[in-house]
Amino acid sequence: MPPRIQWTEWQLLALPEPLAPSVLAEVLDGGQAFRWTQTPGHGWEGVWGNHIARLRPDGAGGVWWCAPGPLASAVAPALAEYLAASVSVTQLTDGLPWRSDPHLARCLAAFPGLRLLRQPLGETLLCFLCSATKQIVQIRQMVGLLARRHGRELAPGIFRLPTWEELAAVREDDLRACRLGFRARYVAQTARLLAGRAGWLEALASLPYADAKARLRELPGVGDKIADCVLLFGAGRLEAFPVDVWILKAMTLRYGLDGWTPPQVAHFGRVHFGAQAGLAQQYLFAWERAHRAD
DNA sequence: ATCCAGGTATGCA
DNA sequence: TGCATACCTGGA
Repeated sequence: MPPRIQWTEWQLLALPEPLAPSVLAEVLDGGQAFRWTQTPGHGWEGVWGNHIARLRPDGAGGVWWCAPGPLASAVAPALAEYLAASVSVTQLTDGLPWRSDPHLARCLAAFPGLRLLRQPLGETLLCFLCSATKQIVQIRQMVGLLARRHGRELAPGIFRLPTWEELAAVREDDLRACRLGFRARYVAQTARLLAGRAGWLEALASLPYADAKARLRELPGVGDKIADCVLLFGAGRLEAFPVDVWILKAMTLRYGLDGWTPPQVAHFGRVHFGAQAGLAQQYLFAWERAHRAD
């Protein structure tokens, strides 16, 4: 048994709008991030960068947080940044075409307050390289192993993900041992490539969307979809519109785009939804996931 | 058992 | 360009 962690007192998180427990669950465990686990009695426990926090919804729209004592002073601002707490998602969604798009309006109403995370760029790339044809549960398993075996222990029993520099020193076989399968080669090659390009990844965050995406696609294992996910969840580029099987299904089913290819759907999405297309995508995605039976 | 899951790279017409 | 196929792994 690892020594007990001393957690700080629960504190109310300052968010622009209320967040129901189910919507918080969708934010933390709906496919944006893969390092949050539901802990009985304590809400959610998660790790990002060098930070650890617990989050607990109170059922009245409030979200409370706490952190391991020694980390708490750093977690406070980091958590606000991670959750984009200064951003009013109501204000953002108002810029979406819900007035003329009944399905979008329905999605917005179904997940009030659903927001996009601002995750560290490097680990977003790592997580989504692992995501190819995997379900969320499996992705969580893979990155959990990566953290435990190749990351660093931030608090007793809690590990952060390895940095790309650390990953460059890991053999492909050891990545495969973390259940990465064919993704292991992509991670290994990307690590090697990034090792020779200091600051390259961070620099692309400030490039125009199309340039940043083109850069990301130079990395082995990064195609259209993963590049868009990295830009959307790891670089705050809301114009990115990742098209996966769920969105493809949504656009076919709800927008009548039968037979459209993913690039065509992506273009449609960016034109139809505009500058906040990526936010719309998250609502559509949540809707389809909630209705996967039909 | 067989199939498929939040894709991408590669090989052929 | 356009389309099929391989690639790891584990859960349904």
